[in-house]
Amino acid sequence: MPPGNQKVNIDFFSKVYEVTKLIPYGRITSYGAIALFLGTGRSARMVGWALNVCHNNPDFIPAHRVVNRNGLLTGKHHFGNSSTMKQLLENEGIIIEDDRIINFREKFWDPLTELK
DNA sequence: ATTCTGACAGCAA
DNA sequence: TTTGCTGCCAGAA
Repeated sequence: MPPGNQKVNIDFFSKVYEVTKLIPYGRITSYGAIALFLGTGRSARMVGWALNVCHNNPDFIPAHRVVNRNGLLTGKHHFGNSSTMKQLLENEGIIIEDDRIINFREKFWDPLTELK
């Protein structure tokens, strides 16, 4: 196959959902990590966009386990209540202070490493 | 077809 | 260290 880029955008959203659903309980990952795993690399924004419309997917998407690389809960506003995401994460053992995950590195789950 | 936007990430000041 | 600008890809208007 040529080094050129194939059309991976067809199931891009599905892939995002798939990977997101594979995130273990009590673990978290970042948009960039998922984007990197999908091969798009620098299209981390698309991961967020995909999760933004994750309501189209009938399955439950643990989008609360996906944060930005700073461990900041940037998408908390999309969970109805701003405290929903924080509560969900805290319920899974994630320590959050000022919308930021304290034990981010400890609970980080990299699909590239874990899923390979 | 063109333009704008977005739940990001990287790099420069 | 924090702040701000730029690049990135896909979808909506």
